[in-house]
Amino acid sequence: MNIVRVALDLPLPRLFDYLAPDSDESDIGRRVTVPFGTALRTGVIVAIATASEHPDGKLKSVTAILRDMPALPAEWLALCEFCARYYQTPLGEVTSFALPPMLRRGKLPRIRKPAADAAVAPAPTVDALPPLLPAQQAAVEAIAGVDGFHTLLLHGVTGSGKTEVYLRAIDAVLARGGQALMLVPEIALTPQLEGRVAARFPGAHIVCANSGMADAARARGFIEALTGRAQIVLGTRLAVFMPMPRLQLIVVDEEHDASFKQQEGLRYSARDVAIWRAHQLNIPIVLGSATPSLETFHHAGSGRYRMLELPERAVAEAMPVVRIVDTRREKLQEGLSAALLAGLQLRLERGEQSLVFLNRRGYAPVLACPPCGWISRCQRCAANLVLHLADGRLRCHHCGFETRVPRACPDCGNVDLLPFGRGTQRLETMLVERFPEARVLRIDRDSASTPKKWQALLATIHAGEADILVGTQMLAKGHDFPLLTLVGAVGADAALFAADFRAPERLFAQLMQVGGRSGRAALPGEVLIQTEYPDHPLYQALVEHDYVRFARTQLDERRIAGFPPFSFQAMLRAEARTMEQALDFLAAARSAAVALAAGVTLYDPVPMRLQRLMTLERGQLLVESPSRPALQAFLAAWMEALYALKMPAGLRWHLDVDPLEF
DNA sequence: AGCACGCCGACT
DNA sequence: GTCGGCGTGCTC
Repeated sequence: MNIVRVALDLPLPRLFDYLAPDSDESDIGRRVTVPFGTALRTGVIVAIATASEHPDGKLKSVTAILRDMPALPAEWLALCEFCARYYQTPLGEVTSFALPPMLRRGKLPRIRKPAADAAVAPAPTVDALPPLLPAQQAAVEAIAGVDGFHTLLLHGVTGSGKTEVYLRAIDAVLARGGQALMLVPEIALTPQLEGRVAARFPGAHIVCANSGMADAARARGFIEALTGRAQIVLGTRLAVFMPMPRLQLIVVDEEHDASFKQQEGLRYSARDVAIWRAHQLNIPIVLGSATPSLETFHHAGSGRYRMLELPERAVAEAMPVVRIVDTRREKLQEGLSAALLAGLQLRLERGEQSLVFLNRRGYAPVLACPPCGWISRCQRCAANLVLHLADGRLRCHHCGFETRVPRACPDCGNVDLLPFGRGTQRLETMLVERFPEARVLRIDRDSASTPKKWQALLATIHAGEADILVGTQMLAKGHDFPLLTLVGAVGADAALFAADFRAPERLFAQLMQVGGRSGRAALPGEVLIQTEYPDHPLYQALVEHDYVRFARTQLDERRIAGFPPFSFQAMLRAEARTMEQALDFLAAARSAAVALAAGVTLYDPVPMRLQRLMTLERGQLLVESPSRPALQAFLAAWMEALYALKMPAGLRWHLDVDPLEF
């Protein structure tokens, strides 16, 4: 009797067997509807068997094998199996996540009538393309010369021409009849990139994949990738799961970007999964960045990855001049130094644009009543409510709770409540007063809350209808502002001494990226960084545009501290009604781990940095090993023990492998 | 995760 | 006497 083994979307680390008399090997990789408990569910057939471990006679029969689209290929299943193993997640949860929601539910999109593919416009010939700089040429040749699996790090600053290198490499793949996959950090960047790729490959079939797409479009793209009709797939992290039978090249742009790591559900790193996939398929993968993650840089240094350098800006512009503004001795005006104010004034006079970068939205991080000590706190989280004066509200940036700004202190009735600290709204207000003739534009998640508003803001900037921009990191990525010649970074120091050991790495990348916005056309750019630590090596390295020196000192520190990439980590997190419950569970989990933890360090359970979120108390337990296989073996055994552990009601836990957040 | 079964409080 | 609270146990 034929039996199918089915991966179902359940938090249970096992497969479910069903009778399926009319099934055969060709059904592996097909979706299937099965009776489960009282309901019907859709899963994926991952194997065919003739016998089951499950007590015979207790097997139910499959309701229907969905043969309405090609089966998912073995490589795709192997990719999901790898993720299930590596991230300690049940296979059914992985396959379910990797499928577009519509296919997951057992449905199919309406298939568009086949486009007139026959009338394909030819791609531009090589001599019609922009000429390559020697370094770009060398990079293109290096990628073309790779035989089989190799990870290449394309290291080059903003404007050094990384995208052109990707496009040439993709061109070569298309010429061989292959498929190429390109991952980018953010949804906001895909339309822009899609435009450029489509213009470059007018006849090519390009498919996008990101979570913002309509259900049917995403499912359609998935099927087009699966059938091989799509030649190029462009997308955010989830695109790494697109089935592509003729995949020959993977590109991960801005590989250092934290958004490649999913922070909920299946906590995968799309960059790492992409590397595994390239290895599986024996094809090259190109990681691009101006500020590679230290993990990647380390591997490039050890020779495991090949480093390709793009040293100068391709468009023959000088790099922006970076200056450090020492604010220790100075009386700042609403947080801005005399040097920055003078710089803004100068750009105004010249009719150029400036950007003040502050990575904190709202008017002020907290509202307080000095006489009685009341401060605006979230009821549900261990966090302050941020003052948003523009719409008269107090908001929790963690859970979304909001309320009107009180007229008087809720505790003592005092009407003189004071905002403490500074956000983008407050800077905007100050700049409007200080430069009444200037058109000040604030760009943050509040002012650019929808794609439409964001596009409108971008259009205003490009039309030269703004003089001073005030913005968060939203502005740092991907966009060219030809009139922008000054970037001032305010409040950067906060990240310098943060508890998270990756904070300096992120700060460096962020400042490098936002600094790269200035001076991209004929106008030279200037970057002013306000700090109370002008001698900090991080800032010194920025002045010299010396990522490599910064990365080396960081790596030295990591080596001494035994942090990644010199160790491998996993974080067990728990949330419960009380912190005691959460920490008790983690302590029990730790006890269960002791006997299994050969070559693995178990730390003590501690409250998370944001202790309470949405009324749930949260704790975490870090485990670490110098050996990835040792850590993996431990995690597998540990999870088995944890599934057997009895859980108090209301307690939830998850494991985060290679965590980025601490 | 659902969803059923199961044994104890305040309503017609 | 019933509706319903959510504790625990199972799902091929």
